Amino acid sequence: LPAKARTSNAKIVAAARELLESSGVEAVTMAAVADKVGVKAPSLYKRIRDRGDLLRHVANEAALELATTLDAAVRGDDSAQDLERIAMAFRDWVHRSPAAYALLTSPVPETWRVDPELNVRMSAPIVNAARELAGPDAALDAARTFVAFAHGFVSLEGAGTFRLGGDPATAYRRGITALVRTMASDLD
Amino acid sequence: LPAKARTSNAKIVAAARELLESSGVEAVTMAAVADKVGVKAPSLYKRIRDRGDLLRHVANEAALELATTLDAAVRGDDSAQDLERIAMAFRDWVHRSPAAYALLTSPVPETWRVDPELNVRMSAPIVNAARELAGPDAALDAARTFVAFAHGFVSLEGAGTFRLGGDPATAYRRGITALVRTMASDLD
DNA sequence: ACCTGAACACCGTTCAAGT
DNA sequence: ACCTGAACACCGTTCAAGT
Repeated sequence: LPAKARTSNAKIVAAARELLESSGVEAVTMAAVADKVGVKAPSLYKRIRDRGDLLRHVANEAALELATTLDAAVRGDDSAQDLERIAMAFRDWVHRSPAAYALLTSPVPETWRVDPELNVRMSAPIVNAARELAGPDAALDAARTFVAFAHGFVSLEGAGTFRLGGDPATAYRRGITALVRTMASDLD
Repeated sequence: LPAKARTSNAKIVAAARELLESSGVEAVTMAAVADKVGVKAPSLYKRIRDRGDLLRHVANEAALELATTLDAAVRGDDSAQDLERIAMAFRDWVHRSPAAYALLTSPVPETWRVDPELNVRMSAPIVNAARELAGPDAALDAARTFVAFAHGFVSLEGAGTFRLGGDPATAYRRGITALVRTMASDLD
């Protein structure tokens, strides 16, 4: 009568994320996830509240990964270059996990939103570098502008709205460079 | 045996858009839309292919409206000020139709995508002003940067990811001003 | 303790039958 | 010509019954 667990929270979330990235959100179905972990759909409800909760877990996992990636991009020697490195690492990560990023940034009912602490961890390296570069007073606005541009660029890129021609990679780099230059001059 | 039409394509799209804005995408249900126009769900299929097609029509309508709004914001006297006016008109429109804007910019299967011509009309006023301000060579990159920032800002704002404190309106205006200044200096 | 089949509600879509 | 009820497939979710 013991009945050992045949799956785990981690496996379920991993399965959901694979489905998300390979076939889109609408493919992360309770039945499909259950199947991937070798169980039937109703069993999932022993570990998660509902489908929204499952997607929130996936978003949280992705957010943690992204935060770690951005952190790893800073060297601490030159804040301007750190910001450019963060920007590139950011775009690379989004290219690797486009569906997860879309999920992470899609407007979602309050209950399913990603852990606020993770939002802080994601923006921390940017805010830190911005503070060094633009001073404490301008740091917040500068970081916000940086994030807005980077997010806007990659999400338009991902939505395929960017068919104006030209190379997106250099357009991105140029935009970031211009922004960083502006942030630095705010200090004067 | 004539059987006059009890509804119309325009009424159906309008009903869908109202539902979208008042209750979110998941509330624009075939049954709910049909009910709003005084008909049963199966009748909708006489006019639209499927739900995706209906949402595409809504997105097209919204895109046309947004394009018109941006057009109305340009005065033609000063390209830098025109860009700032466009930016403000853009944010105001998004605040008025947040769900339609999210729909408009959400990554969607090829078949449901908004009319490419409307994408051109939406970006035209921006590209024109950018050309005047930054010169023909830099215009495209400048417009792209402008759009990326504006889109990124309003969508982060809409997703509630911007809880860093401070006033979003002035942060937005500052960011736009800085961008426009950079665009102008590209000319040198 | 964990799992499952059966059942229910809800939604998109089709189609034969009505006028 | 346009409309509808009935039916089907699909999906999320619950729950009683199995081990």
